[in-house]
Amino acid sequence: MGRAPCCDKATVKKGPWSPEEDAKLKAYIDENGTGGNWIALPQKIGLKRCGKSCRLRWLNYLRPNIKHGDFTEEEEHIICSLYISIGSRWSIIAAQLPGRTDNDIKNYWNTKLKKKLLGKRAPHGHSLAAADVVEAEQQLNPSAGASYDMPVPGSFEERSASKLGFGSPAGEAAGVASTVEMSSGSMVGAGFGYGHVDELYDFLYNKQLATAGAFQGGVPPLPELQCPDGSAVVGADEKFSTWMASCDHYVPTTGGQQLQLQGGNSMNLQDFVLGYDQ
DNA sequence: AAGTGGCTCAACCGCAGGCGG
DNA sequence: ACCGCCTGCGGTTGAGCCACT
Repeated sequence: MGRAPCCDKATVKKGPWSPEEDAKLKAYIDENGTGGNWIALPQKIGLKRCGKSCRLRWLNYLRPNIKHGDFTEEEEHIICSLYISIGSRWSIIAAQLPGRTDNDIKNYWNTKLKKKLLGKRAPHGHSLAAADVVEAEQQLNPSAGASYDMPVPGSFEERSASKLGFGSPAGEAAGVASTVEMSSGSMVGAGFGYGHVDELYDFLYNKQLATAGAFQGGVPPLPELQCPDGSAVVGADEKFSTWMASCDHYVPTTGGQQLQLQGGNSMNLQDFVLGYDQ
């Protein structure tokens, strides 16, 4: 026998929320809180919605202090840094970006940042990316075509999970600990058996780091932000801020050390990784 | 102006883990 | 120890929008 459904699908409304539904939900929670029971909440308010749907609507849209719209460069930097370190732990990443929801970050990553990181958009003013993509493709998979503009199979996050030991419950706890010791530099390497495009990314990333001697050491290791049980360590916010500041030493946000690219062009590492033209 | 394809993002789905009985 | 309920999370979907032809 399968799992019992969380709600009666025949009577539950699905799809976009109406302003009236939003108002009902918001008014009730503002006054009474969630009561710790999302499943019972829709009946109390008289909404024909699944409890999970109410929770999602509240967390992603109605909750106070939610930020919508464009992400700042700083936010992009944080997302990229954390994704490289811990993979698709959107809730953890969202915890570092006040006002942003995991869903927002996930969407932003999937629709924009991933494309930037995977080199869909060549950095401005040099031909390195295209040439390297062909070279990487040939080196990693000689029988494959050289097209780089392809769907991402498997997942970068599976690769991260594999590297971090997240494949099993026991490995999960160990993985959280090992996460914090992993620098961007240590991300590159072989022998983990992850997907083709992920290897391609690593190859390109490694090549860029090698091109820029100043960045040879990568960014500093991310400090421990999580306990093995997944809760935040004491002072996690402060540790993270300190780490971000130390990253700026290696990855200047403005000016500072520049990557020397083929053809004499230069740009800083963050801009290269994020694909900024300027 | 109409058709088409790509992109965005809100919402859904299913799974895993926590917790209380 | 086991079971069932609930919550939280990450992956996926699809409607609507927009740019291009």
